[in-house]
Parts: sequence; structure tokens; C-alpha cells
Amino acid sequence: MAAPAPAPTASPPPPPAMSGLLSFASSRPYPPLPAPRPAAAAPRPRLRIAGSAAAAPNAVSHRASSSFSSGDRLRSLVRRGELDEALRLVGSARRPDAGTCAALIKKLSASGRTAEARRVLAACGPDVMAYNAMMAGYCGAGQVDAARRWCAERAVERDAYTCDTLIRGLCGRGRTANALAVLDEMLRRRCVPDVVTYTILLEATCKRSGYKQAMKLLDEMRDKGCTPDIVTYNVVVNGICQEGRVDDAIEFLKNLPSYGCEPNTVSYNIVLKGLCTAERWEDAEELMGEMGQKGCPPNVVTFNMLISFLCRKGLVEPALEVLEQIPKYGCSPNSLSYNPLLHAFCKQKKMDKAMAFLDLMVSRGCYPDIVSYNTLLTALCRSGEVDVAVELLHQLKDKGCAPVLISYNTVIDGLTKAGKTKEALELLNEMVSKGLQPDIITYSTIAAGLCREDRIEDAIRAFGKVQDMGIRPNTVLYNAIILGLCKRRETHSAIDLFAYMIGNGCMPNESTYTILIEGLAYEGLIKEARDLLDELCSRGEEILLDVHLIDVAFLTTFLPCSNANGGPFLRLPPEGSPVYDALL
DNA sequence: TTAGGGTTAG
Repeated sequence: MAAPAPAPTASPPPPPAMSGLLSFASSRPYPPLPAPRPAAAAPRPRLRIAGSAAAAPNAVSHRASSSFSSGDRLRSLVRRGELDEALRLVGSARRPDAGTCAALIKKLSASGRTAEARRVLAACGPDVMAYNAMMAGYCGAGQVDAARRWCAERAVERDAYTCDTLIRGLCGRGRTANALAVLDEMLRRRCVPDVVTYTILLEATCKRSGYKQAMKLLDEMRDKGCTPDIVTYNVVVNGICQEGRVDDAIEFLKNLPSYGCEPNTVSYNIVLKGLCTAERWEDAEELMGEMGQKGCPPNVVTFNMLISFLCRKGLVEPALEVLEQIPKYGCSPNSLSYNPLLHAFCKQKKMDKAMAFLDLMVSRGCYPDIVSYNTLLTALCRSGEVDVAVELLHQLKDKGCAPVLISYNTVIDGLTKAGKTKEALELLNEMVSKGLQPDIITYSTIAAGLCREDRIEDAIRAFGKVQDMGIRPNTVLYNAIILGLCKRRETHSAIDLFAYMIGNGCMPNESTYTILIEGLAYEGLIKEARDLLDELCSRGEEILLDVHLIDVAFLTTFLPCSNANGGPFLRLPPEGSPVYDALL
């Protein structure tokens, strides 16, 4: 792989607001990374070496040593995600600790293993923490109906907290109507919904049915004798802003005292966010001025929000000015203040500036967090500096910021795209050895990289690994392998996999169809390609095909379809191209 | 239970 172009050495001078701030920007392509976070710099003593878990010291426990070590072992297994081993241990334990069981229930449910989670629940006996974990698990796994049935069986509705979990789970999956039904059940059973329950429901109602509907629920809540608090009102203020009615939100805020509730800084921040979304910068500034007078001075969130919005709109210099204002208001910038700017520099491909900015934040006592580093890793990979990314990844722990799944996924992807699949696979082994569980993104990345190298068999092994882990392969993973098969002209196998994908309940997307249609057309299987396109037609989706992959015969065959009402739209080849000439 | 980082695969 050719060495990437170095970062421009003659970068434009920093904007005025930055003058002096970045003066220590190094002339090296990449300045040394910031010094380690003092508090976390000292290497932590290793408590235990691999394989000696059972011999863990139990000096702090007064319980029987056997029960301590098994409980300790169970906790450690759950933490490491070794669920099968944890399940075996739960099966043999006399009375496993409810907190650990709750954690295991959560993890099992997250992998869709709710039946096994229920076995764990049975093993640990009645415990509200475990109940809530089960409820959250069902909801998280999308089995909200199972959650409701289970809830009814156990009559746990009487516990308001468990009900909140169910209501939150239902609301989180857009099942607001069911959540409201649970509320009715609660009221019938004289299980008093509290302000939290209502607030959750109000938030969902705002999202689903709009704030006007939420206002009705607010009245109902008051009728039932439940007094809204400022959080409740803020949820409604947010709902009003979400519908683009910021001025109505401001009006509502003004009337709050007449309901016996004073706005707080969060209330103003919500309105401010609405103003920023509408790019009403002057109004935002004015509101910030008012906040102090109204006894709700801006806090660091206020400034962070402004910085984030300005950066998103490409207004990096004003964002830098806001950053400089923060201390004048008695607030300290934190990593959330710096990260949007760091991201902006990365996006501008000004890596030297980004690195210098990182130094700046450290010199001001704000330590980069994992999001800062992940932002850098992404940018380094995208700018062709994968080796620097690998180096940074390996330095993270010493900087007091251990790499996470996303960090590894980012660099693994960078390596596969740089044609360094072997190193990517080594990194995969490394993360596993460090106890980080790869996820669907890790394996999709690896599979796509292997396919790019025509190593379809290995990619299919990665696919199998995902299934072994109890994770359902998703569309992205299927697409990667289908593309690999099509590129190898094994279109029939690709179609088989397509059928398998649908049979397993994984919905194909536009890319899936594009890949397959192009693959079929390449092999001259025009009829089959057409059938697939018709299927897309019936879905009424727009399809943009890469004309470079399509031969003239294929385009000519399909052209009439592009005029069909409501049918797919085939982007025409660029004017003057050979394909365009052949068509007209 | 409300507001803040448009960190990862196609």
C-alpha cells in the first residue's frame, strides 16, 4: 500500500480566536500524544492471573469460603460475559447472589436468551432487583408481550418500580398505547403511579402523538392527584420544541410559575437547543443573557450544547469563542466541550491541528476521554494513518483511558481497508485476550475485509462465529458476504444466502438488492435481475445503481421501469459516457 | 424520569 499523502504542512493560520492557543503545534506530522492522566497513570496491580480465579483470596468475606469463591467466580464470569459457564455455576449454586443474578439476567436477555434468564431468576428466588432485570430484559429483547404476561402471572404490578420498568420498556419500543394500558391496570390495582411513571409516559406521548396529546395526559395526571414537577414540565417543553414550536415553548415556560413550578437551567437549555436547531443564534444569545437574570445561570451543558451545534453547522470559530467564554461564567469546560471541536478539526482533515488541540485540552487540565480518542482513531484511519492509529490504541491504557469495543472496531476496520487483514485479525485476538467481547460490527468489519480479499470462506467462518455467539447476523453482514459472492461470480450462492437471510427474518435493504441485481446482470441473468427489480418496484423504493457495474444490455432492459409511477428510479449514466451514448 | 459529544461496520 502506498504511503498516504502527509498532512499539509502549510496549513492556513489559525482563526483569530485561536491565536496563541495553538502556538505549540509541533512541526512534526504528529505531535507526541498528551501525557498520561496523573491519577490513573500508575499501573494497577494485577489481582489475579489467568486460570487462578478459583484460588482468589477471600479475606474480606466472613461467609464460608466455598460460597465466597463461587459467588466471586460467578460475578467475574458474568462481568466477562462468559454466560454459559455462569449458567452452569448458577445451576449448581445453593443460593446465588441476587445482584449477580440480575446482571446475568440482563446479559442473557441482551442476547435474546430470555428463557435461560428466567431459569436464573427461578434459581435466585424472589428479589425485586432480579424481577426488574427480567422485566428490562424482556423489554430490551423486544419481547414486551412476554413481559406483560410474565408481569401479570406474578402480580408484580403491585410494585410500582417494576411497573415503571415495563412502562419504560413499552415506551422505548414505541408501544405507548400498551404502556398507557399498564397505567390503567396500575390505577385499577390501586398501585399508585408516581410522578416518574407519568413523566415517562408523557415523554413517550410527546414523541408518538405530539405535545397536545401530552397536555391531556398532564391534566389527567393532576386529576389523579399526582403533582407534576419540573422534570415533568421540562419533558413537555422538550415536546413542544421538538415540533418546531420554540416560541410556544418559551410561552409555556413563562406560565410555569402559575402552575406552582419554577423553571430551572435544564428548562432553558431545552429551549436553547430548540433555538440552535432552528439556527436562531441571536435569539439563543439573548436567552442565555436572560438565564442569569432569571436565576437559572447557564451551566457547562448550556455551553457544550452551543459548541456542538455551532460545530455541526461548520461554525468552528464561533464555537471556539464560546469555549473561551466558559470560565467567565464560573464553569469549567469538560471533554464534552472540547470533543465537538476535536471532531470538527478531524473532519476538516486537519490532523495536526486536532493533535495540537488535544494537547491544549490536556494543558488546561481537561483529560481526553475515550470519545476523544475514538474520534482521533477514526480520523487517523480515514486519513491513511492506520499505523499511528494502532500505536495510539496501544498507548491508551497508559493514558488512563482503556480502549473500548468501539476503539478496536475502528482500528480493525482501518486495518482491513488498508489491506492489512492479517494485522486486523491479530487485533481481534488481542481484544478477546483482554476480555473485550467482539460484537456484530467487529465481525461484519472482518467479514467485509476478508471478502475484499476474496477470502469468502473465511468470511463465512466469521459469519458462523456470529451465530455461535447467539447474535443474529444483520443486513450489513449478509450484504458483505453476498457482495463477495457476486464479485466472485458465484451469484447462485449469493441468491441462496439471500433466501437464507429472508428465511431467518433478516430484512434485505436497498444495498442487498443493488448488489444482487448487479451480480445477476453481470452474469447475463437478465430475467432473474428483472424479477428482483420488480420486487423492489413493489416496495416502491428508490434505487440508485452504480452505472459502472452495469452493462448496456442491462440498462436498456430496465430503462422503461424507471418511468413507472411510484416505481424505482434508476439513475441515468453520466451524460457523454459510453453507456449514455449507447442508450440514446 | 428532563438538557450536552452527530466516537465503530455497509
